[in-house]
Amino acid sequence: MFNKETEYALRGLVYIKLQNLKERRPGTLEVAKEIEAPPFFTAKILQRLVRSGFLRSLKGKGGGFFFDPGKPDLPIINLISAIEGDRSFSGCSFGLKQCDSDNPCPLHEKYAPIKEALNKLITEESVQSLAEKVYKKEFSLNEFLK
Amino acid sequence: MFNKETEYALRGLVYIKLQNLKERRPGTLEVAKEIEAPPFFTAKILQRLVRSGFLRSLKGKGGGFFFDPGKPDLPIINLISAIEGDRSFSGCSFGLKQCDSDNPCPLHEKYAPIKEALNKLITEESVQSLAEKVYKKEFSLNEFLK
DNA sequence: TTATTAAAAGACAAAAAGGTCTTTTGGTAA
DNA sequence: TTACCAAAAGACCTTTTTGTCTTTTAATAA
Ligand code: FES
Ligand code: FES
Repeated sequence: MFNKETEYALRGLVYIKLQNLKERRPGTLEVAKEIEAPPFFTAKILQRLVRSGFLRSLKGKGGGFFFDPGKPDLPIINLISAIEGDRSFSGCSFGLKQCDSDNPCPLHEKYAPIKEALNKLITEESVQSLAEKVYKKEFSLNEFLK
Repeated sequence: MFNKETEYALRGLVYIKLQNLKERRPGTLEVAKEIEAPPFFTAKILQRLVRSGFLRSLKGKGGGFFFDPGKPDLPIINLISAIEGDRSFSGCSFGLKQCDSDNPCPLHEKYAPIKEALNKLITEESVQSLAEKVYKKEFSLNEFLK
């Protein structure tokens, strides 16, 4: 569905937010371990997210990653776009230059509604909303991870 | 959505089927040109499809690619599985080891129905059904291709 | 039976994705 | 003010994906 970097970023940010809710600021090693991602790669990804302004960090003792409390929620469509580019769910499944109901590919009729649902999903859900769900124990963050 | 190889295979096979309907057997160069894919890469992909048994070919003058008239339709899920492996639309969007309603990730609730729709789509549609749609001029094969 | 045609086979290579590691920088706390 | 800690930066590497090209094999037609 998503590529590895997006997947790790998503899981990592949800984990960080979850810890922030508990007044904690996890570091790279902790995040990597909890989301079962490669530690160095996780570090690199988190660094990029800080540079992109999605996340904040503190160096030194007691340091780690955290969300700016003043910022609004981060819809995952923004995250996906930043990492994978705007290819998101705008393109034609068949490879036409653009997905256009006026010049539809043979998959369009059935694919367009699905694409719309996907776009709705990633627009509506945010890192924070996902973390909330995990916090309420309704959903799992890392059980049976790949 | 799909990777390049799958995309070219899909478009290529639909084009070939379309030409077969017109009693023609296109060759690699023609297919590549019509679906706007790299010629050598297209040739390699078609060769693989022949080896996989999805397609047939004839060498020499008047040669080219064609579908075995005796064979049943080819659902595109089979094509996708053969090229990309079974990763298809079985996995968890969040990266959990498996998508399981008993241990759902925070995206599951909204993503599962979408996944189901995708699986329905690729199971129901076949190379032949897609070619039919193009044949009836209802849908476009290569207008505005990437 | 030979020339021609077109696919098959497979080596090679560029680009992108995924991942590792070392060094530097900037904080914290004793 | 020193020792330590943890993120930042960036070089480097591996694997996968995407793509190119040459040589060989097989079919057809003259
Ligand atoms: S035109 Fe192909 S999916 Fe819309
Ligand atoms: S468990 Fe994640 S999509 Fe189903």
